[in-house]
Amino acid sequence: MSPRRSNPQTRSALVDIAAGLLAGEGPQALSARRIAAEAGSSTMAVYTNFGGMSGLVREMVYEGFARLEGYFSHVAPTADPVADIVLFGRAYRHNAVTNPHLYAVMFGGASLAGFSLTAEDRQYGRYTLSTVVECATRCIAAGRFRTGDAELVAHQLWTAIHGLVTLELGEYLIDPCNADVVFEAQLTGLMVGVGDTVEAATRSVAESRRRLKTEVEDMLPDPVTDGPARGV
Amino acid sequence: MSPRRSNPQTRSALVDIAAGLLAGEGPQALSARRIAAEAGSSTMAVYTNFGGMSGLVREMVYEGFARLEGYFSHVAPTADPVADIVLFGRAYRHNAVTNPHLYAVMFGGASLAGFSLTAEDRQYGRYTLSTVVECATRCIAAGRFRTGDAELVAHQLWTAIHGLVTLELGEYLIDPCNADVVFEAQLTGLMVGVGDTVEAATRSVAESRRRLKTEVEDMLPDPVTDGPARGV
DNA sequence: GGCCTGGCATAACAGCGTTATCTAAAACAT
DNA sequence: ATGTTTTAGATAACGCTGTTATGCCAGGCC
Repeated sequence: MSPRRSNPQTRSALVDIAAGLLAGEGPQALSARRIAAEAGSSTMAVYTNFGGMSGLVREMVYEGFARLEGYFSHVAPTADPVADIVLFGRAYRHNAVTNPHLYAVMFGGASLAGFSLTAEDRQYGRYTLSTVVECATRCIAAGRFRTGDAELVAHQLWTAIHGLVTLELGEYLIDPCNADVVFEAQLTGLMVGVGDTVEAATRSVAESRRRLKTEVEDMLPDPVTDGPARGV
Repeated sequence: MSPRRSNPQTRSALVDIAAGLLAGEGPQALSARRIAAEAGSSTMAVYTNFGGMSGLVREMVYEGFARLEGYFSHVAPTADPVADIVLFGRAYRHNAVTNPHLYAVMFGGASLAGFSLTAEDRQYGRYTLSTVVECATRCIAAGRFRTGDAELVAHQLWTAIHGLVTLELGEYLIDPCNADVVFEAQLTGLMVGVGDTVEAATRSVAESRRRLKTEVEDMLPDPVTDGPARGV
């Protein structure tokens, strides 16, 4: 005796509208009433489909992680693993700058309508790092890194770039030490810090800058989520 | 023809109560009604004294910057400028971990009741860095750093440690790469990244760890703001 | 001592997330 | 095809939020 099923289009539409609102007008535009109004439904739709605003926000966070992973998946392994790992860093920043509000929610920046990340959410986020860890392993195997702990190296990169991106989005980085300047210096510094030579690191950082546009920036921002009829 | 003056004790009491609420119960406990109730006044007190919740939050942010500067002022210059600058990093993290919610507001992490930092607020925050820039200059003069741009070095340190602290407060850093592990590795890595040798950096990082407790942690958390009668 | 200004209490307003209630539509059983 | 069952989703209310209009009255000046 199966009951009435919820309209799957409603669910997708709600997420899309919410994501659009977050990206377009920021966190304060994200209200159940506003979303429902734009979807032409009532606020109850948010509760039947997601159990509340937190559930809807969580759905967006997961899509944000998927998007980041999408960017990461386009970083092709090459003979220069250091250029590869720096490109991961560039991809990370590109994702954050492209979806600033979503990024803030994903990594604890914005506290949205009482939403807070669960341990599972964080695990999902941390899992995205595994691609970087693998790349760090290749850097170590290639003798470019002094450190033997690939996971630790990945975490050093992650935390450092996350900090830069956070302050960049918070408009804390202005001339002469603007985000671009600090970012480039930091990338080289991080590579040298974990064992690469200044010359080799500089070359790899420059090489990764060349690869950024073709391998990451030109990628479709959303790798087509699996639902049908994503339009309103 | 001067009118009635506002009670200066009310103003201090409101800030103190708000700060206590933020530190003790987090951002969601910060409501005008709650603060007014605990102060034994009405919500209007918030408006006459601060023009709204944003003004009160801004007041707390400024006190947060003052507190950070207080910690920084206790880092004594020594013959090992690299140990000094690393100690600034430790002091920064100590301040953030001691006042996690306030820290989140200060650097754009939490969007509190529609509060957002102004350019002036950020300038205030950035100004705190000047002590670190000065220390970086000494490191360069001592021949420990390759880079010639002290301000850039300070920004690299700042962004990197800010990122670590943010993810630490967001509970993103768990074993085996917990916050302590990543922090120590990052400190050394950062020094090496800007030009120090691995051996010298390791020594200075260890030395700064020794100095942390006496020079920073034992400091009074609040250098007694100038208002009278801070108790409730 | 009276005046006048503005701090603060009261109460209302518009918004929020959430929940109780109810109708009606969808899916299965017959 | 009809009946039964179950829940999606509309409506409206509840308690909360920041904010504001109103009014009282305590205080500093003439």
